Amino acid sequence: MSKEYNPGVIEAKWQKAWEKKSLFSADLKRSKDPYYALVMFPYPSGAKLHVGHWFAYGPPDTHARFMRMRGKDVFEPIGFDAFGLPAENFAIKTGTPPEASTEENVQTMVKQLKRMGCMYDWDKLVMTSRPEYYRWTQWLFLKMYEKGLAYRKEAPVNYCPSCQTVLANEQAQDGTCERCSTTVIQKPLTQWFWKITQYADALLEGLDDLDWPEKTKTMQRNWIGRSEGAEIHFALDGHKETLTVFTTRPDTLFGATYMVLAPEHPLVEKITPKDHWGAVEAYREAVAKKTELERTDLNKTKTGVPTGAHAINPATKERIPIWIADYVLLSYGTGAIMAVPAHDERDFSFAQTFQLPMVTVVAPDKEGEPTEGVYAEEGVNVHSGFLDGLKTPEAKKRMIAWLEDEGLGQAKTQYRLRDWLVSRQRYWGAPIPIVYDPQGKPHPIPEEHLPWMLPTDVSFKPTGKSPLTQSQELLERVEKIFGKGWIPEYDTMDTFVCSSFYYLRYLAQDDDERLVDPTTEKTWMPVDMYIGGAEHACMHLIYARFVMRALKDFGIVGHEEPFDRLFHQGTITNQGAKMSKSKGNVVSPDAFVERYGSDVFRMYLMFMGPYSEGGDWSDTGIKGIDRFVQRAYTLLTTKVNKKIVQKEELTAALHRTIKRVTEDIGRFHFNTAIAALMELLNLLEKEDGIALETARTFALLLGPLAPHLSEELWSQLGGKGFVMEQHWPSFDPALTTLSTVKIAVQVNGKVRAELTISADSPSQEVIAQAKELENVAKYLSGKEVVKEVYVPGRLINFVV
RNA sequence: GCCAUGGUGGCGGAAUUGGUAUACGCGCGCGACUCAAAAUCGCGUUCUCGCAAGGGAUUGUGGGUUCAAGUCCCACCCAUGGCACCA
Repeated sequence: MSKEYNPGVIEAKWQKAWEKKSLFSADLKRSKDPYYALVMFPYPSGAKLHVGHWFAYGPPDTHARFMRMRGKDVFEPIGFDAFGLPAENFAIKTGTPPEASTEENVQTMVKQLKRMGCMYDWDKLVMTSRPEYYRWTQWLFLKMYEKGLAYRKEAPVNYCPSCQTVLANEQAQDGTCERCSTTVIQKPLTQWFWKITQYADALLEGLDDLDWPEKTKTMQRNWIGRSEGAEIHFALDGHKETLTVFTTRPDTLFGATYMVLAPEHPLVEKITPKDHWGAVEAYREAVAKKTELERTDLNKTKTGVPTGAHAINPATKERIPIWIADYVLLSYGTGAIMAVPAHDERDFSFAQTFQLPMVTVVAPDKEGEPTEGVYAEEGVNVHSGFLDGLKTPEAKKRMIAWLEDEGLGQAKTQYRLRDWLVSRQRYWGAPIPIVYDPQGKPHPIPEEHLPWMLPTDVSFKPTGKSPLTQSQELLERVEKIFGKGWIPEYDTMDTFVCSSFYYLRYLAQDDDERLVDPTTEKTWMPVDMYIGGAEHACMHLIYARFVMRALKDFGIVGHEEPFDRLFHQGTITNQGAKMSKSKGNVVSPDAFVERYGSDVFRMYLMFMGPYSEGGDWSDTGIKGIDRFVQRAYTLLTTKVNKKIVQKEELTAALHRTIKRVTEDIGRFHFNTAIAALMELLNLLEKEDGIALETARTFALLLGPLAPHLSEELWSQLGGKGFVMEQHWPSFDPALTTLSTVKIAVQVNGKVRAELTISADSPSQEVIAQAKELENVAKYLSGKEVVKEVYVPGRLINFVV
């Protein structure tokens, strides 16, 4: 007779009990052994919690519970990254204010998240769209401004002339507006930037000490893109201005046969003679319609037009033509290049297209190897005057020295990283706390006026300007405080700003005085374990690191890096395809959770594969976990026998299981941790009865993986207190090894027999025994054994 | 085009990092229980030849190193993710 485990009733019962005891509420002021377990907080979308949410939040909770049972004071907060585009688009479509829809979505998601039964500390919840949060987003802006890290400059935005609205890259794919398919244009606007580039080197060097996936660190290194080279000034033929370029290959200067400016380069207007202006202007207009992604498509045919102007190559003194082409971007380097077609792929294909001259100045380092086409590697200089015969690194040094002597250039380190554009021409974000005096000069809004409230008297219909320009209230507020003729900044902030410091606000969620209390910050930061998707490897994770470093320099926090350890979960797919609304293959967890419970659903997601890989969803696979839960419940509630003396091999199996589960949860291999428990269960089921201690240990091992089931079993087995208050079971390493082992006997690498021996048998004896095995002797007879390989506990290999 | 990661049974996946490939689960087959079905339980299940004992093949493909390769090296094919023509 099996008693049935009813998750619907039992999970609700324990969730209530945990809440009543405030079991998961961390005392941030007092902690001996703090452990900050952080997950990337969700965006409160209108759709319900999907499988991806469960996968993002369930397994991290398992890890956090594991750490708690291992004695850590675990703080596991949750919140909402609540500003952003979807709520605003919803408002444009329906007229429902983003605030209302967002609050409603949060209510729903909180309810659903609670159903998961995670150890969230609900008292510390933050939501970035609430004034008590965004006053700190604004405070951060003021700090950046005060310290000279915020400035304004012109930058292009995607603009749809038909919808009269600024578009995100996502809304402007293929260069057309997602709503009306009109060609998107690049429109210049004066916007606010934060000087993240000032921290480029610090952000680069800081990576070395982080316990992050190597691939993420590599991505960040490439994103920052430090490269060393030189700036070279080219004289212009017939103009007094000079044209400065950056190059990583100053050694190839003798091979520079033309130059290319970004079409938007300010010098273009000055140097282009009248007879070329028509073509140049037409080309510029065409380029304005292209997104950066289109411009940077390597496969497309190179385009460009000559400006008609010329520069002088400072090494050869030759007159070389200046072109404009969209493969050169204004935002990188100086927005201009010297083209060395013989030694650069892109210059080569451009020169081929437009029949421009090529001069080989670097030869391969090996003799007799002919150079065909483009040679972009290092080598030895030829046709290069004073550089002839020098190897590339030496040639670089000599060229830089020469340029410096002649006043023609200097060594320069260039970064690919750009300053952070924080302005957004949107409604649903934190207003930038800046006002402009009647002369148009910006002034910071004094801190006493924070939170600088987002006005509500705007309609969401696009007008071609930032939505806040419609607000009468905002303008009146500014005039009342600052005087007639003053106007507010109408842009709001990038939501990445909100999420760049939320881990600090969890620690100070109700503090209106300070961003964070320095003592609490010192205790809890950096975050011990940060879990989230790999898609944030570059943007969010670099912004957060930058903000933390800046705050350290401002004296606000005591640490330089926010996240000590980072882990990326994989993706759950459906029949191999990423789940998405457009494909219509999104699996809703609700029906499964209702039927099987949170524990089974979470465990199934963990069982599908290694957490870092994700896995493919299957409707039927979940049954296996459900059976496991039912069987475990039945076994532990009906077959415990206090009088039983446990067999030695069962004790050994138990200790091996503890070892495996401990190691596997520690390295996020939840799938094999669960498999280990299944194996143990299979063993225990063969017994007539099981010892109470074994049953209790089993129940505790389930604690992180199936918290509700574990709690129910623990209490039925007479355990005191909650599972999360117990010590994680320990194992005796001596007991995890068996006294007798089965080894394989191979002849010439092929397994011919098995041999069961005592683990400490001397090798001579084992080999002798092995030779006598019938199926081994058969293969050895008449042959000479050349070699005997014995790997204790594993195998014997006879080579004949 | 570049970078990163990965290809193991019918399916999801495991394999202590060079040591018995296919753990665990799904599915499937046979059996028990049942009037019957579901659920549950037991046995089997990489492919192939064989009644069996046993043999042969097998970790995307082709080579190589080694007593021994899913694991290391070389070349190629395929899939997924990321991308910023970075001078």
